[in-house]
Order: sequence, then C-alpha cells, then structure tokens
Amino acid sequence: MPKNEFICDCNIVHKDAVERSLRDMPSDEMIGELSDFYKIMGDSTRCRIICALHGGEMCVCDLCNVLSMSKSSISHQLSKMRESGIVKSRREGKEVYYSFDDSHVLEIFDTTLAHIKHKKEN
Amino acid sequence: MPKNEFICDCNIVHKDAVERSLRDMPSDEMIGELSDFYKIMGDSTRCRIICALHGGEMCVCDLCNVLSMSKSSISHQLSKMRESGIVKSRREGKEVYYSFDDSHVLEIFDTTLAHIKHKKEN
DNA sequence: AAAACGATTGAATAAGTATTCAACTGTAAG
DNA sequence: CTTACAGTTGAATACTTATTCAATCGTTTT
Repeated sequence: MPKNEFICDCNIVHKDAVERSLRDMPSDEMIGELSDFYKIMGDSTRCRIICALHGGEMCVCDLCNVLSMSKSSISHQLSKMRESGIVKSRREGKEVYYSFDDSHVLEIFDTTLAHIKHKKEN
Repeated sequence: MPKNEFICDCNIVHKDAVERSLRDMPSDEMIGELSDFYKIMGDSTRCRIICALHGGEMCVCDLCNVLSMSKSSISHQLSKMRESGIVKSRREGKEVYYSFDDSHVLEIFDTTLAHIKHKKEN
C-alpha cells in the first residue's frame, strides 16, 4: 500500500480504525446541520433569550428589558433564531411576540444546562 | 412607575413576565459556560473529530486521514477541545492518542445527533 | 392624513476564530 | 550524536459574526 493512499505523511496510520471511522462518519449534510445547531446555541445573548422565553412568549421589548440590550440587537438575534427554527413569532397590534417553535430544542437546552450545573457542583 | 425603570423606551412592558424572567435567569457565569460549551461544539471540524473518536482513541495522524485535513489544523482544534475538557490525550512513543474525557458530553452530542436525524425523517 | 410606536433591516465596525505556514518539541531509530 | 518522525505552537491571513447606527416598515392613535 503506497504511503499517499492517505492524506497525511505519517507511517503509522491505523488502517482499520481510520476505515471504520470513515464508514461510520455521518454525511457532510448531517455534520453541517449538527454544527449549525450548536453554532446557533453558542452565543450568550441567544442562550439568555432561550432562558427568558422559558416562562412563555415575550415581545421584543420585554426581551430588551430582561437582557438590558437594544431592540435592534435582540431583533437581529431573534431573526437568526427564527431562521433556524428555534423560535416563532406572532404579531399582535404593534407588538411581536416570540416563543419556542421546537420543544425538542428546549429539551436539549435544558439537558445541557442541567449537565453544566451538575458538573459545577463537583 | 417611571418609564426609564426599564432600559427600553417602550410603554407596554409586561412587568410581571419581565421580572419573573429576571428572577429565573441563570447567572452570567452559568450562561457563559453554557454558551461556551455550545461554541466548542459549533464547528464542523470538531463535530467530525467527536464522531471519529466515537469508536475509540485515535492518534492525530489517524484523525488527519479521517478528516482529510492537515496535522496542524487538527492539532489546533484538539488543543481547544482538550482545554474545554472534551478530550484528553495520552502519549505513546512519538504518537499522541486522543479520546473522550467526559462521557456526558458524548451523551449530549448523541442525543442532539439523534434529534437532527429524527427531524430530517419528517 | 399625520404622528407615534414597536419592530425590522442593511451597512459599517469591531471582535472573534479556523486554517495555513514555518519554526520548533519530544521521542525513537540509525 | 545525528536524523527522522509525530505532533505542537505562534503569527499571519481570511472568514465569520455580534452590536451599533440610521433608515424604514407595519400598526395604531390622534
């Protein structure tokens, strides 16, 4: 087997492990969706929005007050969160109310939060 | 109650909801750890590394071949993952082997992956 | 119809970050 | 001791992204 069958110039490639990993690796599409999901959660402002919406829907203005941030900033983040299907919006008069669109996301969020809390206790 | 008790210039703040949210909001420290956790997962290279290590420990070179990326790039990512406690390393001669350091992280990862897969099926 | 208000949007700025390149470590082999 | 090899590291570059600012939209009120 020629060295350059593999990308790297090392001699000690563990052929079996590498091939098994390649076989079991999720598709690029799947990996992309997975990392996109984590990316959207990986921002403190968005995490705080998720926590705030935990008690029920809120208008943009409420979120501004909870997070002590500008309407524009919050709105930009909400727009991203809506794009990725985490929240949905509902207009009522001049106000727009946001709430969760996907209970599974909330479930993962809560599990993770519990994990972090648990780890801190030790 | 004066308008500017709240940060935003709106009139229709839902006082109760805002105050409840503020009360239930996790500490800045907690939010930081939470978003940092998601941040470290929110990169396709790191997600693929996690998938690759699923079958057991691997040396840097193996990971290069699985991901088709340079040693340096992988090493940089592994270093970040080790810093945040996701993986640990073990030297054996010239090689360095990486494996999971926190089974709970893997659990959350798998749950999320299952969630994404499930959502795609619908 | 005009003004006020809650919210959104696009462009600009600033901050963060992934990959590359080159130099360097630590270990093993000649 | 010298060379080769697996891996690491720091600086540079390119890319992404969060917040701000100003302008605008949609709805309600006067």
